[in-house]
Amino acid sequence: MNFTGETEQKIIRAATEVFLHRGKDGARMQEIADRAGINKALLHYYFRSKDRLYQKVFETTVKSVFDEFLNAILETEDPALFIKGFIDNYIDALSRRPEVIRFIIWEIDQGGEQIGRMIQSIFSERGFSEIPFPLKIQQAIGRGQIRQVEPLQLTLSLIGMCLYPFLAERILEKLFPGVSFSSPGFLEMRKKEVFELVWKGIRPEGGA
Amino acid sequence: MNFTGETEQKIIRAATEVFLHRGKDGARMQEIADRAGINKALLHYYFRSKDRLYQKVFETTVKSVFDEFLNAILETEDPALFIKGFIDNYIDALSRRPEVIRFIIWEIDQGGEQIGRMIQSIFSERGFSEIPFPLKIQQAIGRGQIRQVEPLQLTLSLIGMCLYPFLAERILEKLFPGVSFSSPGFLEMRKKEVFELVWKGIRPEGGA
DNA sequence: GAAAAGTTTAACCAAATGATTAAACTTTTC
DNA sequence: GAAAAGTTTAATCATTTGGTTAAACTTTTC
Repeated sequence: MNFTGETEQKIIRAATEVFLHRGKDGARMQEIADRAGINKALLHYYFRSKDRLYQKVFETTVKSVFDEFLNAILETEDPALFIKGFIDNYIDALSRRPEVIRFIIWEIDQGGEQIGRMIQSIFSERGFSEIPFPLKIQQAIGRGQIRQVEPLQLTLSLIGMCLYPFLAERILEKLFPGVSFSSPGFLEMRKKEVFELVWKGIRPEGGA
Repeated sequence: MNFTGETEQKIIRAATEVFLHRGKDGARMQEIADRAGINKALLHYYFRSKDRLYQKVFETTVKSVFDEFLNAILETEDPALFIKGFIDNYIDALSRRPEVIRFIIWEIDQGGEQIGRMIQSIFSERGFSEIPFPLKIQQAIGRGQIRQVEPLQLTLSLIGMCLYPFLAERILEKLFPGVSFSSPGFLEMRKKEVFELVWKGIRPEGGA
């Protein structure tokens, strides 16, 4: 027998590559088998069907990135620090695994059921009964540390700003040739500009 | 003969629905034919192959939304008005045709070549030699109307903030049950919050 | 009004593809 | 060490699917 499920790991690794490259419908079981260096029938032996294999790959990948992101979240009552940490983590997590965006997008196509459940289970595993970020914003407003914004709206804005360059990279590099949207230099500047925009945009009315 | 290419229109309409619903790989020529009420061979008679039919549908859909958006762009030297107009138009265009996001996303998966070319051709048809938005921002900075931001970064931020709720709607409505992310009320609030965040975030250092 | 051109259909094809089967090979069990 | 359990493979299957063909039907042309 294979200790540590060596074959299973080989399959998942190969399947991840192929699914990310071709999409669920575009992926071919034969290609996955070839890349894993095994017989096609073994895929079914381990995962029964293409659907189940895809589910497995999807869950594994997305969950690992989410965990990574949530583990890096800062616990602080200083909203500037908290928001800066959020931006930095989000962009870092995506730059480490930009491919997951495609999984998430495909899932949205399917209706988002599964990923919604997954996110909620990740949060509840960590003992949160509510999405933490808007709550943090609400508390900062209560303390008068930032002006009265809609917490949910601010959350959407932050995610959108962090996500978009990764999402549209392939188009952007055609529209703005010469800009390297995934280079560390660009991403550092992005972090800085997003934070400055947001922080100046939400600091209390009178304050600096 | 069919005046105004009646059959062709029926095909494009049916194909748009099916491609949007199932994706390019997931779509079946038979389903398109059924929905158009014609024989499958006619699809090939008019469009030769699935690939070409998809290209046609994609171009038609995306181009119409882009045109719509660009036609509504305001010509003004007041950056507040200009930015507000951008946000309003972007969100309105997407709320009218939220499905196009899926086409664009799929295209990104394919490498973004085609859509990059399409966007550039749309701009050059209108006599722009450069993407207009960052240029406008640069000019406003030159006039001292807004603080020194990176024009490209601000552009990305705006698009990301406007796009994200549409992109992730299906997930968000699971994470925040009770919020209706495509309702007019929500979208109006979104426009307002995005503008306020950005405007407060970029007004000149001393000014109000 | 008949030949030509254009449009539509039913039937068919070849290739691809996810899945299954039965047998061979390997490891574990007792 | 042989039976049992677990793993892997080659061969095969059934179905799906994009695409083709040849004939029928309709409109245009002259």
